[in-house]
Amino acid sequence: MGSRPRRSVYVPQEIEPKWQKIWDEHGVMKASDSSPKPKYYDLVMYPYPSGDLTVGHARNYVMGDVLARMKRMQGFEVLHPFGWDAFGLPAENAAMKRGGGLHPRTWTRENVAKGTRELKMMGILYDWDREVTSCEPDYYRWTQWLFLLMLERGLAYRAMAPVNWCPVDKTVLANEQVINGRCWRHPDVEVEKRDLEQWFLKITDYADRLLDDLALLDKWPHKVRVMQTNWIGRSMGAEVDFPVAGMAGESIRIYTTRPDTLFGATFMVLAPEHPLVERMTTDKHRARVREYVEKARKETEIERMSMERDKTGVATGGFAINPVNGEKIPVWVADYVLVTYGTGAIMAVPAHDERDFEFARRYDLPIRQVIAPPTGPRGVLREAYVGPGVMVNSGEFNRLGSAAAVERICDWLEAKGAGKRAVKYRLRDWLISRQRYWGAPIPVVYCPTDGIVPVPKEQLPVELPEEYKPLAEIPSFWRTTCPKCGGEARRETDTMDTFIDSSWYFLRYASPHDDSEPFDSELANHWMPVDQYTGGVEHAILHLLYSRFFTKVLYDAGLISVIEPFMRLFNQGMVKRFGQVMSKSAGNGVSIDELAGAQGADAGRIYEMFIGPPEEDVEWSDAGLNGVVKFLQRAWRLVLEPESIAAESGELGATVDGQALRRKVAQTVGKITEHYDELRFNTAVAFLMELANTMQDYLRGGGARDRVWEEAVRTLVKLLNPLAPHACEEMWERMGEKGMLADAPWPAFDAALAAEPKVVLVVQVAGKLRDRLEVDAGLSQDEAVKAALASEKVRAALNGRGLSKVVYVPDRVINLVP
RNA sequence: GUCGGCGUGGCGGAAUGGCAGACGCGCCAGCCUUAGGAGCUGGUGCCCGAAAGGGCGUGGAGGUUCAAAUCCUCUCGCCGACACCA
Repeated sequence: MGSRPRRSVYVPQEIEPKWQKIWDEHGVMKASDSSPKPKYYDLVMYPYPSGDLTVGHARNYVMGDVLARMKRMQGFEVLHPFGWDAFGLPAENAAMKRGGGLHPRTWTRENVAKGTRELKMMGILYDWDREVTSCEPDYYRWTQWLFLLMLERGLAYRAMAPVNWCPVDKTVLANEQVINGRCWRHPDVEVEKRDLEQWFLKITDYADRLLDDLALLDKWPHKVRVMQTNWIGRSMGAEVDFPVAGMAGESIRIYTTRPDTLFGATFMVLAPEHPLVERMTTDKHRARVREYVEKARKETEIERMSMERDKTGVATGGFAINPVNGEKIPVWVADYVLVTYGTGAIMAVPAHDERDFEFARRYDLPIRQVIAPPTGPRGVLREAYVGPGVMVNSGEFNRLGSAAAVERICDWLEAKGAGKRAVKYRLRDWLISRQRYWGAPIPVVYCPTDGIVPVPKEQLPVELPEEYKPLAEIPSFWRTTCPKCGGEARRETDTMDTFIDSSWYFLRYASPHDDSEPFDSELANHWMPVDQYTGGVEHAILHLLYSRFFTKVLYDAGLISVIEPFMRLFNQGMVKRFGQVMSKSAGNGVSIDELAGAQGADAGRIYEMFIGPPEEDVEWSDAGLNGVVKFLQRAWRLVLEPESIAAESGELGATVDGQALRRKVAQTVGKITEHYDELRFNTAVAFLMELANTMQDYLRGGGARDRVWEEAVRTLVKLLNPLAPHACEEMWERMGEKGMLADAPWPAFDAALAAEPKVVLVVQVAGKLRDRLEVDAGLSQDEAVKAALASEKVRAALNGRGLSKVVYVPDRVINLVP
C-alpha cells in the first residue's frame, strides 16, 4: 500500500444537513391514508417540551426511527408521528422557574421549535404534518369534547374529595407538588386537607375490563402488566353485616377477603371517618373518640400513610353481633382502616391478619385461632397465621379446608341474608380537576337555575384567557351566561389533568386536522392499534392505564373498533453520564449540536443503539462513541474505496471465499431483520460489525471485487441504513445507485443461501467437551457417531468403554455417554 | 414488608437448555508513519506449564438433566414499583 489511493473522506458535517434537507423536501416519512400497502403504526410517547433534549433523551426516538425506516423499506405504509405533551404542571413550573417569567405558552412554543430542530438534526424522520401539541386550542378543543362525551355517558361526575390545599397560595395542589407534607413553593407551610368538590372520571366502571384485557397484551413487558394488575388490585371476598347491639335495624357492613375466618373475629374497627362512629360511641367514650377522630382528620395523608408507626385506636364502647355465632364483640375506631376502601369498616381477626394481630396485642384484645396450619405447632400464636389450613373453633364448619370453607360460609351468609360475595378494587376513580392555569378548561358552567350545564359542543373550545393567572381570578373568563336559560352563570375555573390530553393523542394522529370531531373514526380504525409503542417505564401505570380506559370508552361509544390501543409496548432504559441521568439541568448532558458537530449524528445513533441492551439504563462514554466512529469509517472505506466502485463483473459465488461471503451476507440479512424487529439493536450493530469485518478479511485475502462483492456492499449499506441513514444515503448515491436509499427495498432473507454446508460438531463424552469436528451439515446420528469415534481424543476419553446413550443435536453437539 | 427485575472477563455486554465471553472498549506486542488520541496484524477469562496440554470458571450453596449462565429450591447483594387495600 505504498502509494495510497485518494480516499473519499467521511465528513458527517457535510452530508448530514444535506440529507436532512432532501428527506424533508421529499416528505419521506409522510404517511398516506389511502396507501394499498399494509400499515405499520410506530409510536413513541410524546414528550413534554422541556427544552432539555439531549442525546440521552434522543435514544428512544432513534429506536422508533430505526424501526420506522426498516418497516418502510420492507414495504409498510408507516405512520411515525410526533407531538408535544405541552399542558400541565411541568410546563407551568418550568415557565416560572426557568423561563424568567415567560407565559407558559411562549415558553412551550419556543421549546417545541428547539426540540423539532434537534430531532431533525438526529436524522429522525416523522410525519410532521401530523404533529399535535396538546396546549393548542385546535387540540384541546377535542380534549374538552371528549370530557363532554364522558359526561354524557355518565362517566364524569362531581364529588367531594379530600385534597391538598396550600393556605398561602389558596389553591389545591397536585400530589406531585406536596413534598413531605409541605407546599413545594413554601417549604415552611404545611399542606392542609380540605374537602372540595372535584371532577372525577369513573375509571372504576372499567376495572374488570382493564384487568381482564391485560391478557390480550402478551407483547407488553411482564413487569408493566404486573404493575397494572396490582394497581387495579381486584380482590374477591364477601360483605357481611354485623348488627349493632342495642340499635335495632342498624348494622355495620364490613368487607373481607377471608370469610373463612369469620369465627375468629374478636373485635371490629371503623375508619375514623365512618358515618357510624358518632352513633356507636357511648357517652363514657365520647370525649376520647372525638379527640381521636379529630386528630386523625388533621393528619395529612403523608403522616397517616407513613409506615412503621404503631397502630393506634380507641374503643367506642359499642358492640356488634357476629352473625355466624351471635357473639357480641367490641367496636373500635382506628386509622389503620381506610374509609376509602371496601366499606370503611372491618371485622378484626387477629389470629389470621398481621395488622389486626398487632392491634390486638397493643390493646390486649382476644386472639382466637380458627385456621389450623397444616403442619407445625398449634396453640399460642406468636404471629398471625395467614396461610390456608383446617377450620377449627368454627362451629359447623370445623374440619373443612379453609378454601372450601370460604365457599360454604359465603353460601351460608347469602342464604341467611347476612352477607354476600363481593369484589373490590384498589383502583379509585380518577380525580381530574386541577386548580391550575395551564390545562384544558373543564367545559361546564354552573347556573343558579339549571345547575351543572355542559358547554355545547359547537361552542368549543373554551379557550384559556391570555392573562396568565389562576382562572378563578379572571372574571372575564368565568362570567358567562347559561347555555340553557341564558341567565347569569359561572364557568368552571378548574382545568383538566394533563393525563387526559395524553389519553387520546395517538388517535388524533390519524386525522390531525379534522375540525369537526376529535378523530375520523374510519382513519383511526385504519391506523389503530399502535403496532409498536415505545416510551419510559415511568408511565407504566398512569398514562398507559388511562389510555386503555379512554380507548374502551370510545369503543363503547362506537367511535373506534379496537379495545386496546397499544399492541406491543417497549420501555427503553435511560442514558446516564457520570452515574446520573443525562440532562442539561444536571450539567451532564451531551447536546445534539455538540454530537453532530463532532462525531456526527449517525455515529451517535449507532452508539446509542450499541451502548447496551435497549431496555437497560446505560452509561454514556466518549471512548465507546469513538469505537463506533471507527466502524462507520471502516464501512465508508469498504463501500467507497475507488476499487470497489470499479467492480468487475463475474460469476456469482465463483470462488470459495466468494461463497463464504455470500453466505455471511445472507445470514446477516436474517439476523438484522429479526433483531431490528425485536428492538434488539445492540446485537444488530454487532452483526453489522461482523459483516464489515468479514468483508475486510475477504479483501485482504485477495477476494475479487466482483458481483458477490458488489452485492455484499449494497446489502451492508441497506442493513446499516436505519441506524446511520445520512452516511448510507450518501454512500448509496456515490455508488451510483438510482433513487433514494430510504425507498429501496429491504433485502430478502434467503435461508438456502444462508445455510452452512460445513459445521463444527462439538463432541462430548459424558457431558465433557473432548473434540470439535468439522463435518458436513445435516449428518444423521449414525454418521455423527461414526465421525466422533474416528477422533483420537474421543477414543481416549472413552477409554474402551461402550456407549450406553447417545444424545445428538444435529449440527451442534453429540454427547456420547459410556 | 410485599411484588417484580438483575448479578457473566479490567469495562459495556453476547449466548434463554447444547462450543461461555460474540461485538465493542481498554490493555499488550508488532508493523506502518516525520508524527499519532490515525491505520494495519496478532494476542488478551483465571490458574499450572517452556510448550504440548491440563484444570477451574457466569454472586454463593444444593438440585433436575446426557448436557445448566439459562430450569427448580434456598441464600447473599444491588435496583425498581407498591406500600396498613382488610
